[in-house]
Amino acid sequence: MPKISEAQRETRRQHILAAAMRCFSRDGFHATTTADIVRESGVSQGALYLYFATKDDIIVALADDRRQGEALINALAESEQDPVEGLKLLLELYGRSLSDPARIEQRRVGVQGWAEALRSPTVRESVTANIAAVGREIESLVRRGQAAGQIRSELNPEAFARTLIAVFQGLILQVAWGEPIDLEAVGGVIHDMIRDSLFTAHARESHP
Amino acid sequence: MPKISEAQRETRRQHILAAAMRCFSRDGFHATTTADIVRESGVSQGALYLYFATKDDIIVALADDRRQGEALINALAESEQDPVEGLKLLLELYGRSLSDPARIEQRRVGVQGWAEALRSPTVRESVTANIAAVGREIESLVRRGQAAGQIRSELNPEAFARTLIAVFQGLILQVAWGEPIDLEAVGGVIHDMIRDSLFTAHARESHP
Amino acid sequence: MPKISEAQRETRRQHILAAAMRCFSRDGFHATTTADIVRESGVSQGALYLYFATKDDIIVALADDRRQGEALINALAESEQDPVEGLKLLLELYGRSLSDPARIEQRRVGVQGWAEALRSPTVRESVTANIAAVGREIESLVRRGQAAGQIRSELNPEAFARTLIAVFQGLILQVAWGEPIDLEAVGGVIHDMIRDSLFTAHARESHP
Amino acid sequence: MPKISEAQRETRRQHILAAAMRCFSRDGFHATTTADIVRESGVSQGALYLYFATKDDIIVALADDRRQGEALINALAESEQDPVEGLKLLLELYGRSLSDPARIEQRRVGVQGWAEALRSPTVRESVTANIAAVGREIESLVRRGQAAGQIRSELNPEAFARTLIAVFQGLILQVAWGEPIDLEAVGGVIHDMIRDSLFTAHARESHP
DNA sequence: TATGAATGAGACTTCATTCAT
DNA sequence: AATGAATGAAGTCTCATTCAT
Repeated sequence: MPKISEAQRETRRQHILAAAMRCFSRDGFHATTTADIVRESGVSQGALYLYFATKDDIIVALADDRRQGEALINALAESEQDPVEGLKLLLELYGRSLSDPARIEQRRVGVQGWAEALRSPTVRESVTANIAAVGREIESLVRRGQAAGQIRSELNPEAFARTLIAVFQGLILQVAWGEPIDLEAVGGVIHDMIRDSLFTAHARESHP
Repeated sequence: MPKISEAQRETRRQHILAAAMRCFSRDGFHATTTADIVRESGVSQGALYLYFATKDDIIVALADDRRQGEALINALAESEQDPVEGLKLLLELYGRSLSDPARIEQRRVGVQGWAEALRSPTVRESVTANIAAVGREIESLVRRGQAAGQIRSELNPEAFARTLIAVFQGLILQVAWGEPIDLEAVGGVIHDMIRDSLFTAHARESHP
Repeated sequence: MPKISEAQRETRRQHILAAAMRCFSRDGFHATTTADIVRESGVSQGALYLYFATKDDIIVALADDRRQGEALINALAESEQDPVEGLKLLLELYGRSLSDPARIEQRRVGVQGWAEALRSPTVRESVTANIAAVGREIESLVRRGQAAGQIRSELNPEAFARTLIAVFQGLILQVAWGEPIDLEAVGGVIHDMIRDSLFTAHARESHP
Repeated sequence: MPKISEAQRETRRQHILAAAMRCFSRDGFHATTTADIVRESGVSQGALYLYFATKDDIIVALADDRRQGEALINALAESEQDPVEGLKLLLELYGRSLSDPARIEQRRVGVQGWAEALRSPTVRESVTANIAAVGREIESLVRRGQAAGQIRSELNPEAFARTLIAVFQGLILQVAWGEPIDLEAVGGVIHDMIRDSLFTAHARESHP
């Protein structure tokens, strides 16, 4: 029988996760020790293991939380009636989050999760599931646009989605590194690229 | 004099680096132990430290070696007389390297280097110097194209370069994860996007 | 709360120190490994580092503990009303400790600390602070004796203190080596030397 | 058949010993690596082992060299016809060497040898043989003085010798530490002490 | 439930010594 | 004789996890 309420338990869990996020953002997953998290969160060494079975569990939990956060964005996009407007909104929201100072830690930890996903199947699943969801979202919007005749039919929705996601992944990386990016200008370039790609009908050249 | 020749020394160094690369690719930097590298390379524990002062040094050396590799590609692109052809070649070479099975390890280790660059100034410098070089290359080609009237003058060369790099970074990531990507189709999308972005003159909408 | 009590902690710390002392006495600081101390004390490898941050810390702690021990003797001497009696007591107590079989380890480790003090500023401070305290004690007694007219005024208190300390240092060394010393006889010589030095008024020859 | 002359060999050996001395003086025996000695002496790693079978051998060789140095002093003292003058000369020579800046290294290494002598029988033999020789020298002078009626017969020659040696050992230690000693004043105190001890006839009190 | 002291495997690195050249 | 690259055992310290209280 649990001696603390489910709500209390969840609050404390989130508290630990937030502390872990700060640590991971600062030092990376591997250079962060459980002692660091304990110090940062104020819980006891033992308590940590009442909420997470292992250190890796914390990593996975953070990846899962991120998924929930982005699911929100997707939901927003989906809610739009007009698929082209939906895509625009998606772009705008992601673009905004790129420059959001409140998400510095999230971006840094995200990049670390990418590396971690190469090794840990659990992390990989969590991370790629997230991205796959965004991808499906974009594909779906493109398909709806194509069905409505708004988007040119030659466009490969899946490839388009992957490309769009790739751009944002690259930008997240560069922003996380603190590179001096003119996000406004980059946003313009992307905007143009996408609009042309979506709407301009032109003879495709063969490409290698 | 029994002193080893410079060539022999370099050969052995590369041998160790190759072994380290295999280990890092498989397990990541932190989960790879010096014992792993010793086992994989066949040298002795002590010999490792005749060639690298520290485990981190090996990481940096790998990043530096990668830089040299990519410098080669850039040189190729620069050699083209026509800047637009140069850009195309650059795209093609990078695109090809994306699907090159011989570079699986390089991509995986590259992603890990991205995460590492968030923490280690040394690694960061090595990694971003590499990318900055590619960026300058692209910018230069764009500027030459603009000067020659081949590329529309409204395009922000720097933002364009960043965006292009971002796409490739994202794709490297996805490929490294083993995502099922239709690189052919993605290449087509990118090709179109870029061509339009470079050449299509159109009224820019304001964007947020 | 399962936190260990301060007393328990101190007990355990002393237990480790005692074990370390036995090891250091036997093998010296550098030839003693942390594994040796672990074996001798029975605590775990990790526990060692719950009580001491580093192996060097153990050395310093031992030096500090010794200081406290000798401070006791000094206090005793100081408590004497008659400074000459105080000096006698000091001599007697130190002399007795020289032949105390229970202090074999202390003497051996002490000598090793002397060597260590040449290199480590921390150890040097700890060791010389100890000796400086004894020196001040002796000087003070001499000065009080001179003020009271008991000790001849030509005697340089500081030089006398240094000399007296030097004798004991040399004897500690010889005893530590297990040299066959007739401490009784040596005590007699010192006793005579000191008494004469303190009381005999005679024309000082010039000396080189 | 040796390919270098015996003289060359000895020269090189001494060269290595001098380098080792500088290293040991600076860092102590254990913190000095053979690589340090190689660097300081300029010989090759392998060459070191052509002259000394092991690192400990170098330590012992240094201790032995010291013995020869001090044997010189003793010979000097022995040469004196008058034993009292001999003792005075001995004191003077030792006192002078105490403040000789050229012997800083010797003193520091000497102290380290004391500690080493606690562990290594070989080093102990070398070090104590040296001191025993000095002791015998002093005893012999005292005995000759007693036989000639110059020195009071109650004096225990052996205990006197040990005490005198102890004083110098302690002073060597203090000087090696860089303590601010007024050697002139200390010399005065010792001079007085010894003279009184040697010549003053007085009723011995019982001492504890 | 909660604590935090304890554990011990294992990581990185050093270094005295050897040996092929 | 001489070189210096190579060896590998061993050292110090860390840290994820457990467990008595």
